[in-house]
Parts: sequence; structure tokens; C-alpha cells
Amino acid sequence: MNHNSTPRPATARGQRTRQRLVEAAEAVFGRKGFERASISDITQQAGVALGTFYVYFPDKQALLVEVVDGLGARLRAELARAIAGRTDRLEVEREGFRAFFAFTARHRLLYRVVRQSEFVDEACFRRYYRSFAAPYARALAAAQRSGQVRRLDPEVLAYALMGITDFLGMRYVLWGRKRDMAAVLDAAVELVRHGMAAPAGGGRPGPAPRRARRRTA
Amino acid sequence: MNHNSTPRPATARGQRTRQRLVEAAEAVFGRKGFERASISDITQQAGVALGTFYVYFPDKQALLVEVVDGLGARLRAELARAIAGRTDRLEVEREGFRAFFAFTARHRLLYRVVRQSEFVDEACFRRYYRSFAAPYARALAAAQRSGQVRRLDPEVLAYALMGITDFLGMRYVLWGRKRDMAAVLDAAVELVRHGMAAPAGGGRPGPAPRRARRRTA
Amino acid sequence: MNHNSTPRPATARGQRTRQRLVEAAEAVFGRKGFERASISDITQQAGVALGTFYVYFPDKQALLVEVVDGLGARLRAELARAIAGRTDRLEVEREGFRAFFAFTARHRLLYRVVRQSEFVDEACFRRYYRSFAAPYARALAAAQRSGQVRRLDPEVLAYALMGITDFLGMRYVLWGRKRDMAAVLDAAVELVRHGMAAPAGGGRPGPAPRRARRRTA
Amino acid sequence: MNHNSTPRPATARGQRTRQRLVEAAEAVFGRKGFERASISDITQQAGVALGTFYVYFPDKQALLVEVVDGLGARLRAELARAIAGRTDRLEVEREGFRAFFAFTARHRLLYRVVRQSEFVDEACFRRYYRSFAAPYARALAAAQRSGQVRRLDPEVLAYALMGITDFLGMRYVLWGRKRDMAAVLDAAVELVRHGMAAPAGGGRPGPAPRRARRRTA
DNA sequence: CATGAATGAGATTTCATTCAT
DNA sequence: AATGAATGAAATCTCATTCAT
Repeated sequence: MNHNSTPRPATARGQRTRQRLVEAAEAVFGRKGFERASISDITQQAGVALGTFYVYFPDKQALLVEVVDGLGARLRAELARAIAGRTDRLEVEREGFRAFFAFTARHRLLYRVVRQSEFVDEACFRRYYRSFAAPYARALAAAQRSGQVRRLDPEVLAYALMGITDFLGMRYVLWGRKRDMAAVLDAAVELVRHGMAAPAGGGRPGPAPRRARRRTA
Repeated sequence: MNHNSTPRPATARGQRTRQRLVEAAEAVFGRKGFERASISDITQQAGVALGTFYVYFPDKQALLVEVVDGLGARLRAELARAIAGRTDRLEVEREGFRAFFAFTARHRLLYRVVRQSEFVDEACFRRYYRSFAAPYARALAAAQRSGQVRRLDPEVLAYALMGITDFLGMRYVLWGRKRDMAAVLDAAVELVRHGMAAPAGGGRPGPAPRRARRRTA
Repeated sequence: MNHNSTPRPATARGQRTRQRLVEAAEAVFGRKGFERASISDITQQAGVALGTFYVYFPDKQALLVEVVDGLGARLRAELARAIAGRTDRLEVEREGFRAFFAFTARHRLLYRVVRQSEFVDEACFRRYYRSFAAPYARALAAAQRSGQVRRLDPEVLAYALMGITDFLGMRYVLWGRKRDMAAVLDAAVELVRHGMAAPAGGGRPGPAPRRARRRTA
Repeated sequence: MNHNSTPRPATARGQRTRQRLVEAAEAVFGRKGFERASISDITQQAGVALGTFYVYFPDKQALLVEVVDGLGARLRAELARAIAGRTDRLEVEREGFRAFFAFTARHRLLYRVVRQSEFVDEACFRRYYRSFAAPYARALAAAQRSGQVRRLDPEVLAYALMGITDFLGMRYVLWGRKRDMAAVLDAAVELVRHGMAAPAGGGRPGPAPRRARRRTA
């Protein structure tokens, strides 16, 4: 599943140069956007000459694909680490959300880079989301079989949960600094656990929405 | 630089020309994407000379902003029409989802246009989502006060619900033709209503995920 | 000697509009330079519509010519007023210098407008300077005949004196605010009167350069 | 915006190309004027592709500045050569005038280039004149201390002398072919030496203005 | 491997001028 | 007389890509 056409560099020096370019591209694509980022921006950021780019990549698009695929892989690894060993599905959801927000906070450009790919290489863009959705749906299906999770189409459920995470990350990690992420996390998990319908007998004015118990940043 | 340098046209003829440009831009941006669409593409589509563009807009970006704002206004109007007169909050959610999917299906290209704006005029992009989130959160808060909706931070709830809709629209309206939207709608509403936790006593292998009762396309 | 081709407007309203355009052009040409000033800049400054320009002038160049000719005429009139009735040639020089500096201070854009014409209509540019030089040279020749002025080619003398005035105006009226113009005037007149050779017997360190007796700005 | 965005070329080939562009610009700016000269004119004259221009200069303005600065440096060098070794101040003035006229005659078009800079980069324009005025004034001050020159503010004197040269150059080198430059030179030097006041006892009709003894072209 | 000069197609943008009203 | 919409030629500037070293 190698989606670009240039072979891996033969020498260790080449490996390093290539890596520098990928990292530079992540920063530059995130900052300026794909179209506005020039190859020259990237090579300057990487500290190599312009022509060096074409030693490693056939064109700008290939580099974006590599960056997006790489970001996806890293995020998947981080999520796997966060939920490793847990069996309670709602625990898993909570820790998955938390890990995603943390990753987003550390890589604030992630969204922009991934989203750019929609207009450059749609296959890459879809692959990104599918690479999360597929195992997610499988895990949800397993949890349904074990009776932990309501019987809904697992793929629909997976995309719905990803949508929640994505939008809350955008709104509260990327845009907002005003709000305690722990409260957002609690609210999201509560929604996911119980749905938005008020608990039975809840017609009378209840207490104010639960505020976060400070747990983590 | 000057955000108000092009005044509204003084004559009816000017109004018409301007409108032609906006409509042409919707088509061209949707078809080619913002960056790949040239001013010349737009003026050709509109049937006017290249220079005419600059009579009405300072640059391509200004036109994108106008298109995105207009699109948001139309979608908001459609949503308002869809839920008009309904009082049951979960009915409102269902009809809102349905209307959103229908709108998306009719303007599949414009989904892309909105997303492109993130890299062109981020304020416009955020404004787009906020213009939905703000009234959404207010409506949810009202439904909480009337005891229909669980007490969660209304804005968080609004963004979570928008995330669900957005991702399901992307996955099943834009990408997938394979699946019956009614089933997706049902699953989403069920999730929203009850959450994902299995109903009490649901340990035994239940029936397969519910398939949609055919209602709408 | 009408150097442009459009006839005078027939109505009083037309006269006024035309005059507004000339005045606007003076300001705009001075501020932005001829090439960077657009017809639209001028008509906006004048408060008329774009098309109105072509009612009165065949093109931008004709307007510059009119502005330059007009400025020359006004300056000549002012100089004539300043020296009227004086017979002592050095008095005349002093008052001429003074009037020029005063005019320049009031019309700081004069230089820029006149100088622009060199690249637009060289005939106009030369005419500007010749219209000063010719009577100047005649007056100097007369003063030579009456024994007031050293016998040098009067035209050379005229251009030399104009050069002095022009450069001192540029340096001290346009660029510099640090210096008292009266001192500059005194120094210029002293140079013109006696030349720069030190007075006989002036080998020893003389007094510091004469400072201006405050007379006028 | 970035005034240093184009670094010096790294290779000898680059140096040569850059130099070719500067020389082409001198020719083209002189021939057509700054505004009427297009980048394409310059690159064609230099025999390189259009895009090559932007490898070495951020815009046309930067090239003009380079041309003007270079021109000033060359003229200063020529003046320095012309007066080297002379101690008599009036000899220095005469030789300076002569060198200036000769330079102007050889680079008649570049006179225009310098003047254009006023409307493109005023700092450059002022720098041009100041770079002559400052050492000129210092030299005059020294000559005053040694008793050769009348005590007048040296900077005023410098600008006055530059004005004389400039206007005589314009009138007799650029415009006029009718007159022998040696006569102009003589008259200028005589004015500078003695001033315009008639010598004592000069009331009677003297001889006609001295005609040039043929010395130089 | 690495370099950076060179290219030229293509995009944006400006604006003098025309013209129907 | 006055208007302002419309034009399209021409200019500037960008940049992915090639290539000789």
C-alpha cells in the first residue's frame, strides 16, 4: 500500500533529507495551505535546494499524500496506545476522544493538512477517514455482539462518533481557548452513552448542565 | 485590502451582471474547486468580459465569501422551513437531518466550496458554522428548559450534532450511493435519542441492526 | 497657444465641472504621479462620474498638459507681482527667490507634477521652463545694458539662476524642515551677488557663515 | 515588501545573468522611461526568459533603484577622477562641471532614469542627490577654512552649485545642440567665481557676452 | 545526491477608453 | 452634460518543473 511512486532513498543521508522534506511540508501545508505553499517554501523550510525536492517526490501532490498518510498513521498509533488493554467500550470511547483532542492540540495543523487533501487527491482524503472508520466499526460491531453497545449500523455509528470528535476538536481545541476540555469531554461521553433524550421523569427543571470534574487538561 | 471597495451596482443592468457572476462562481467553484477555478473561467461561464469581474469584486476571495455566505443563508432557510411548526425536539432533529441531507444531495459541489473557504478566508469558514451553531444551541437550551433534552452544555451538544450530520452527509451523501439514506437517518436519530449504550438487559445477541423502513430518498 | 484639443464647455455648469477636474488632477498627479494616477482616481476626487472625464479631455495626457501650463501661469503671475515696480536687479532676484519658495511651500506638489511631464509630453515640460527662462533672460540682458549685471550670456545666466532656485526649493522647502528659509535666501543672494570666490584678503579664518536676519518665512 | 528577498546569485553564471539584466534595464529605462518599459522589454533585451527576471529582482522598482544607485556611483567616480590632484577650488569646480556635462552627454538617457526614480522610490531619488551633496559640502567647507571660498553655508552652496550644473546640463546638453558647451562652461564658472553683480565701474556698455574660446566639445 | 539557474505557461489585476442611456 | 457598465489588451508576478553541473 505505497501510494507514491518514488523509491525509498538508498543512502542514510538520503533518508534524512527525505524526512526533512516531509516534516517541512507538514508545517508549510498547515500554515499556508496546499495551493499557496510552493515547493520553494518547503525546500527552504527543510534547508535544502529547490531541485532536491524532485529527487524524492514526483510532484507536490505526492508529498501531500505522504504527509496525510503519515499523520493518519501516527494518530492511529496514538489512539491504539490510549485504548490498549481496555475492555469497557465507553471507557474506550472516552480515552479515544481524549487522545484525539490531545493529538490535535499538539498538531494543530493536522486538520488543515488533511482537509486540503480533499481537493488535491480525494482518494487520499477518503482513505484517511476510512482508515479510522473501518477498525472503529469492527470494534463497535464486536461490542454489539458482546452486548455492550446498542444495535445500530456499526459504520454509521463509527462515522457519527468521528463527526462528534472532529467538530468538538475543531470548535474547542482549534478555535476556542475559553473552555475546559474536560467539560467538553464529559458532555460528549454523556451524549454518547445516553443520547440526548432527557432521562425518564425529567420534565421538571433539572440542575444546570454538569460542569467538568477536573481530571485532565 | 479595502473590503468595501466595490459598491453595489447603481443600475438594474449592473445588478443583473453581478448576480450572473455569483451564480457562475457557484457552478465553477463547485466544479473545479476554488484554487483551480480562474477568474476567466467564471467570467466565461457568466458570459461577460474578464475585466467585468473587477467591476463588482475586488478579487476571487471576495466572491467566494459571498458564495459561502449565500449558501449558508439558503441552507438555514431550508432548515427553518423543514422544522417549522414542530415542537417535539427529536422530530426536529430528524427533520433537520433529513433536510440537511437533501440539501447536500442537491448541492453536492457546494459542500466542497464551503470547505475550501477554510484556506481562503478562515473568518468566513468559522462564521459559516457559527451561524448554524448559535441558533441551534439556543434551541437546544430551550428544549432543556422544557425538559425534553438532557442537560448538557448546549453549545457542545450543537457542535456534536453538527459533527454527526456533517460526517454522515460526507460519507453517505457525497461518497456513498450504496446505502439507503433512510436507514442512516434512523440510526442517527436513534443514537441521538438513546445514546450508544445498550438498553438494559441487552447482553444477548439481539437482531441485526435495524434496516430502514423506506420513507424518503 | 492652446495646447489641447477639446473646446471650452458651452455652459457655466460645464465650466465648473471642467475646473473641478483640473483641480482634482493637480492633487492626484502630485500625490500618485502621472502613471499611477488613474482617470478614475481623478474623477472620484472631482466627484464626477468616470465617463465625464471624456466629455472634457481627449485623454489623460491632455489633462496633465493643462495642469502644468496652469501651474506655470500661476507661478509666473505670482513672480510678476513679487517684483513689480522694483528696479534694482538684486532686489528683484531676492524677491523672485522668495516668491518662488513661498509658492512652492503652498504648492508642494508643483515639482512632482511638472517633472512628470518630462516623460509624458516633453514639449510641455520644456515649454514650462522656457516660459520662465525667456523673459528672465530678456530682463537680465536689459540689466546688463543698464550696467547692473555682469556680462554673461543671459540665457545661461537665467538657467543657472533657475537651477539654484529649483534645487534650493527642493532641498529646503520640499525635503527639509530643519532650516530657516531666510538664511537660505540670504546665502543664495550673496552667492548670486558676489560669487563664491572669497573676498580679497580673505585668507585668514573669517567669521562663521552669516546666519539669516529673520525677515520672513 | 521584503527588500532583501533576492540574494546575490550563488554561481558565476547567475552573476552574469544578473549583470545582463541590469545593463538591459539601463538601456530600456533610458529609451522608454520607467513606466513604459515592461519587464518583458528588459528580459528580451537581456536575452533571457521573462521569469528569469524574478530570480534576481523582486520587482521592477528594485531594478530601477539598482540602476540609479549604480549610475550615481559611476558619476561620482568620474567626478573624483576629474578633480583628482587639483587644489585650486575654482579649478575643481570647472573640471567638475566639465566632467558632469561629459558624463551627461554620454548617458543622456540616464538623466531621465534618475529623474523617474522620484516617482518610484523617493528615498532612492533623494539618496542620489545627497550622495553628491554631502561630500561636496564637506569639500567646500574645507575650502572655506583654507580661505579660498566665501563663507556661506556649505550645504546651501553645494545645492546651489548642483542646481546650476543640473539646469545647464538639461538645457545645453540634453536639449540644445545649438551652443558650444565651452561657452556655457565659461559663463557658469565666471558666475560662480564672481557672482552676477557687475564689476565696479561697469555702468558703461561693455563688450558683448564673451563667446567661448574653443577648448572642448 | 545535491544544487540552483532557467524556463514559460498561466494566473491575477489594472485601466484607458467606448458607448448606450 | 453626465453617467457608469462593459471591455479587453497589456502588464506584473508566480511557480512547478527541467536540466546542466
